[in-house]
Amino acid sequence: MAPAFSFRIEASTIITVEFLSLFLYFRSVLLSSRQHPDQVPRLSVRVRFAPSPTGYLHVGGLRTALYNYLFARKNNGAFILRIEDTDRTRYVEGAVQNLIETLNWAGLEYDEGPVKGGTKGPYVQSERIAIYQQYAKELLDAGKAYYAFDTSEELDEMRKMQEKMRVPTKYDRRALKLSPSEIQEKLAAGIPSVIRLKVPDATTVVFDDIVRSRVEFSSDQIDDQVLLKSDGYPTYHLANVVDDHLMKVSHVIRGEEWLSSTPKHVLLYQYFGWKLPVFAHLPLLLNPDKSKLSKRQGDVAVEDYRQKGYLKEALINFVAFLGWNPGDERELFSLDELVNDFSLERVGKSGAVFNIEKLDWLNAQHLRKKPDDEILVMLKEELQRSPFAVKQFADEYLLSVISSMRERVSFAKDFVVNSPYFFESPVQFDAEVVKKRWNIETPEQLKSLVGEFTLLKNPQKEDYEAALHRAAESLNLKNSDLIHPLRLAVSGMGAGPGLYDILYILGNEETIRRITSAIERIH
RNA sequence: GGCCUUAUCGUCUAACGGUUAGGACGGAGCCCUCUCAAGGCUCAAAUACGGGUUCGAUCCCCGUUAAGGCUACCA
Repeated sequence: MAPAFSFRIEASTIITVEFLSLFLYFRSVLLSSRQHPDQVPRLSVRVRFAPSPTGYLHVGGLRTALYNYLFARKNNGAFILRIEDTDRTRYVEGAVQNLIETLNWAGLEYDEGPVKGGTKGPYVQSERIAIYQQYAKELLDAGKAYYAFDTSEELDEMRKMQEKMRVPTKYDRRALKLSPSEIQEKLAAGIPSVIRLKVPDATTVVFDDIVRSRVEFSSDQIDDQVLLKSDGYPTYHLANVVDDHLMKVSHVIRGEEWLSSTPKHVLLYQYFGWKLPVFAHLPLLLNPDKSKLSKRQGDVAVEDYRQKGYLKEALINFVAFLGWNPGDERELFSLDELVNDFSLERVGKSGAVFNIEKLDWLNAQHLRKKPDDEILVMLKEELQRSPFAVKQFADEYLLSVISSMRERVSFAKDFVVNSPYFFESPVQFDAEVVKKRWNIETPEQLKSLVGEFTLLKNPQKEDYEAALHRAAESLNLKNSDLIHPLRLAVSGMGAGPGLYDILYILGNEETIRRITSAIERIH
């Protein structure tokens, strides 16, 4: 029985080993034949972040800007900022300035763009209207676009009908029936007109996307998009394609919400005879309920996070990991480290929920990594904003507060919020802690402790500790029986740095004063 | 409704046909300890479902379901 059993094991083992070696063989053949992408010479990389100035910078926008920035820096390319302000109805005064300011804060410096300039400017689309009109005209002349004179009421009605008949809502091309003379008449009469893209019938529009690989659309699904509006401004689609071409943008890295309109853009490139850029459509940032990240469900503006005291390092690190990872288990990255490790190939496909708890953790991590002098500056700013603004604290004092609280804060403001006792005598005493740590004998015990402290001259931490030990011994108490009430007396709370650290920072005089005061006030 | 996209712990994600499905945040517990943190250790927690292909599917294909995006003279 035993031999038969062992034989069976042996047989199956042999088979397994055989398949495994076969597998390994093919794998090695495959790997050796695979080309390294680095060896392929690449055209100069130029990318752009192209927000519309409708208010603040959205965190999703920050992520898009960041990926563009990282990709540019990684490949020694150019990072362009372009303002897409072709919708005059949505323009917000000061938004451009705000956008630039926020990008600067985040450390995403652009190479070409408004204010800074560049050889391919202007970088604000409203200053390029003539260019778009010229290209629209070119399409018109080539028969790739056509005039339409429909009013928005007419279009609404058309769409309503289509919905009722349950057919896809798209322009029915009624303007294509107009004769050249009719068109001339209407134009001459000054009837408002738009220029629409003439989408070919029954063809397939295909493009490759780094994130999503090949994507196909049937041209029958594509609407005859308006390219030039009746106010003479281009729509996003025209302006975007024209500018990307003129500005020699090599990679279009943008949010997934643009995926559906990409075939229109591809068509435009084809009509103009222009080389297609490489597309990379980024997964969307999501609310906790998985819908597209929106203002209704929390903060969405970068400046909101900035105001709440989030470090740019943390926000950048966090947002970088929403849709990308380095492939190993590192998680703490500086901007430079991200540049070094970033690749579009490692960008994921599925949307990512913006989860604030991890951002908080990252903030604590980045804050603790900062050198003392940087934290000192932040602490001073926090103090300016606090009720203690009127007081003056020596740098040396603040530095010792920092070293004692470093591991206990997530935000700079926590220094003030979590340990106000370093900046003023306890205003009140935590009732819970009083109940737990304070009893009828405590005042007398603390008084003898004060007796010990009074004897100290220029005490160090160890001196406080020794003094407390002596007091505890003479009172026949455990050290902790003194430590807890003392912390309460001196800080008003039950949590914080080591007691002797607190005493040392406060100084002997202040310590004694606080103990005496607490004895009178706690009952 | 139509088109497109997506689908691994609650969340961010790893594993690009062979793993006890790994890590992180958050949660629970233990250790450390004067408290609170930090740190260390441990635990719970996932391949949406159904079919194929394959010796073998988280991974490839098809379908279902679900979620999201787009469907403007907005971007």
